[in-house]
Amino acid sequence: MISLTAARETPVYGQDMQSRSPASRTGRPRSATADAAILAATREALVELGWSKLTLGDVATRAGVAKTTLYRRWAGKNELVVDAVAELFDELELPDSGSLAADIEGVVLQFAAILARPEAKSGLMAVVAEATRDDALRERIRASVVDRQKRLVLEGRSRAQARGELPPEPDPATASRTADLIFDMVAGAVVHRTLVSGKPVDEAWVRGFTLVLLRGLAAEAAHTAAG
Amino acid sequence: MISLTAARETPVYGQDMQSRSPASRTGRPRSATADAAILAATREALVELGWSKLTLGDVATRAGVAKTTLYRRWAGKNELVVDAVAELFDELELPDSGSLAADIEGVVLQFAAILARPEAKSGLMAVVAEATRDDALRERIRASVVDRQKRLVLEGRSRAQARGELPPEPDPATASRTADLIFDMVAGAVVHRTLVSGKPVDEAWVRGFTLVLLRGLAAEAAHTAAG
DNA sequence: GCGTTACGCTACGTCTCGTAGCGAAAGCCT
DNA sequence: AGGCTTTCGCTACGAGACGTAGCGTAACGC
Repeated sequence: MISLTAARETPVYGQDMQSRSPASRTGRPRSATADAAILAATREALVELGWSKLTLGDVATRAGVAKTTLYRRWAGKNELVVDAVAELFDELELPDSGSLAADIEGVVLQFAAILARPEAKSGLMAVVAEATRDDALRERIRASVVDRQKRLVLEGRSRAQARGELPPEPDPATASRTADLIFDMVAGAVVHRTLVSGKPVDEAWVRGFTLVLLRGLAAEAAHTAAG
Repeated sequence: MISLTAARETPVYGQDMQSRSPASRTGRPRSATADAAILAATREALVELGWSKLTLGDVATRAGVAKTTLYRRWAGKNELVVDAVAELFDELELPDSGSLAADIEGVVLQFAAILARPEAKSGLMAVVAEATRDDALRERIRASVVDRQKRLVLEGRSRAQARGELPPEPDPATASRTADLIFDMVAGAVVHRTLVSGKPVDEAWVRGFTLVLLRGLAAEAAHTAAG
């Protein structure tokens, strides 16, 4: 009965925060208030202490719960911080501003505003660094943070195509590839500007960035159509 | 005599790895072999353990030095890893391939190759995350990693301008701004592709990226010149 | 009310941290 | 050669965080 086949008996969330409801609906339910308090306390601790000095015991105290409760719900610091930071991206929306350039600028400014907050900066990059050695963690980040951003790119492109600002994609394969490319360029540039260069993503920068990206995409599309 | 005015008496490197030679040239010199062994051991530990599980005691053992020796030279984990990872970027060079597109593709592939190594992935992003709350660390990263990349951007642009592939900049202010923009776009896209999307920076991706970036820059330049 | 599950609390062994103190080694200088 | 200065290896230490176990109690469904 040594933990060989079942190395993960602990009822930790994993990726299924809610999907465990059908399995167990008897007994005392978990406090939803505690969840919210813990995640809020985690963000608060991230702001005050940063990633490296954040301890789970401190988070538990701030949230007003026992340390053991925290360990019953999350496997460790990584998973907890991912969930805490992911909530920040709930507010992301694609503004329907009528032109592709304005759409891009709007999304970039929103993304930059979230990333400028200290709890997002220190938390997000730390878990991304940890995710280089933890596939499950990478998947968790992808599902709760990255995909939410990516949907905006896809929706913005389809709108632009409907308006005739971008040509329709010839085949699904290249459509997916260019979507990935755009996504990496947009998110990558904003992250690098904010975290590595350490300079603000102000309107002047966004205008310049959008200009280069948009003209590059339009020119490439024209080239692809012509060639 | 409490450490109030002199909170940092320890002869730690700070940013001046070598500049302390004029101050003290008497007594037993520091072993240069130990430096190399420690940095190599740090990279080795990064590969095997990753950032979070890397301990300075373990690094000291791997390097064959005492733990105290390590603390006499580096202030902590952050500074040590920055120096260890920075050495990886020594090999960065700008290939003179004759065309701007080829230059960009060459640099991007080199950068991606370094970033694909596990010790660079987990180490670099972790210290960048820590640097969001530590200005001295950010400056250390900038000096030993970022500036080395940025020089390639500047040199590549000036070569392209000499070849007539890019128009000369009207004034130094916009020249600096566009250089920053290009740098954030190039480095950001590669980092995001590698670490967040988790997909390889292969030649197909690089070609597509270079195409968009180059046409965007050329179009913007034409627009700026025309308008 | 009864079974089941979550909760708060305490206590514990383990690990890492960063520092202090010592004697010995390795250089420069006269 | 001898002395001076700094580094090195080693040991030991208190402090703090980790992650877990065990217990009694609280909250829900049937």
